[in-house]
Amino acid sequence: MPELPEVETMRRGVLPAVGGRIVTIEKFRCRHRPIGITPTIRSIRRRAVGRTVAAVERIGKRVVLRLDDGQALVFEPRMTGLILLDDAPDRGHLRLRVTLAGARADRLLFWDRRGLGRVMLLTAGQMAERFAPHRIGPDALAVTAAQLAARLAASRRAIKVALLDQRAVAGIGNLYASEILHRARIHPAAPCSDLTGDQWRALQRAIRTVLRAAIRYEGSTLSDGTYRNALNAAGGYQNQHRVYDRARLPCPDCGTRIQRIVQGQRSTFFCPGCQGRR
DNA sequence: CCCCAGTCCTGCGGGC
DNA sequence: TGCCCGCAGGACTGGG
Repeated sequence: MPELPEVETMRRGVLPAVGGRIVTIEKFRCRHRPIGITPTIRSIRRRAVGRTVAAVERIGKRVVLRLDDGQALVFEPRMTGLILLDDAPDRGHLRLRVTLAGARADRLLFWDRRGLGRVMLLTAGQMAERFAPHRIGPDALAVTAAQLAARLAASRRAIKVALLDQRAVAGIGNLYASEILHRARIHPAAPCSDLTGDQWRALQRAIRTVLRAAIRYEGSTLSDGTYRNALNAAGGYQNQHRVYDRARLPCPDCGTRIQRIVQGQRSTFFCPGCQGRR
């Protein structure tokens, strides 16, 4: 479930190995039957080998290696993808190995148990199209209350569902949406069109506070243990969760039992005590 | 445009 | 005890 904090942790893990020095892509290797690697590995080699990494960025829930010619190598972990510098948890789910020359770590691995993740080499034009403003909203760490309201206040969708819409705001997924709404004291089923100016401001502050704290803890590693940082270490924010996956447990703030509901085929957790409808 | 359901994919945990 | 079903949800697509 990598969301913004986990993906930002991956980016920061890759940065010291790659950033600030001239790193040249030397080799790509992937499994015999590549899953989620586009275009073909052969075409990626032809276009990217010998290029230099100009920047390591994050776009929503993706890590992007910008190359010196405007191309970009985009890592999209989705559910179980990891970007690692040393060793992968196992060889069977290793999807791609990028060999680097001049880097502190000489290789960058993409590992993905379920294979829903993607690695893409995109041209500058493809990047501009895929990440055009109408397809991906402002980054969750930078979004303002006014931007949230402008993009969502006309919608009658439930606020929890809207927070997952990457066109509205980029980086929030199912886990942090519940945590954010709890901190903002907003009911997850409240229609966007019902939120007041104060609530949009509270929501913006909660987004920033929760995501920054989660980054500080290097993300959430759930009980399945999948998520790891670039050095294969678990995150620590799972111990700070106040509502996510805590159905029937007492709310840490008011003691009311946390409730689980389903919205848009996804679990939502909230505290009926703290998060009244208005 | 808005919104929902289905798809991809694997590991696991609950239930019988 | 062992097996099987269904759930986990990020990004995208197609249909109403």
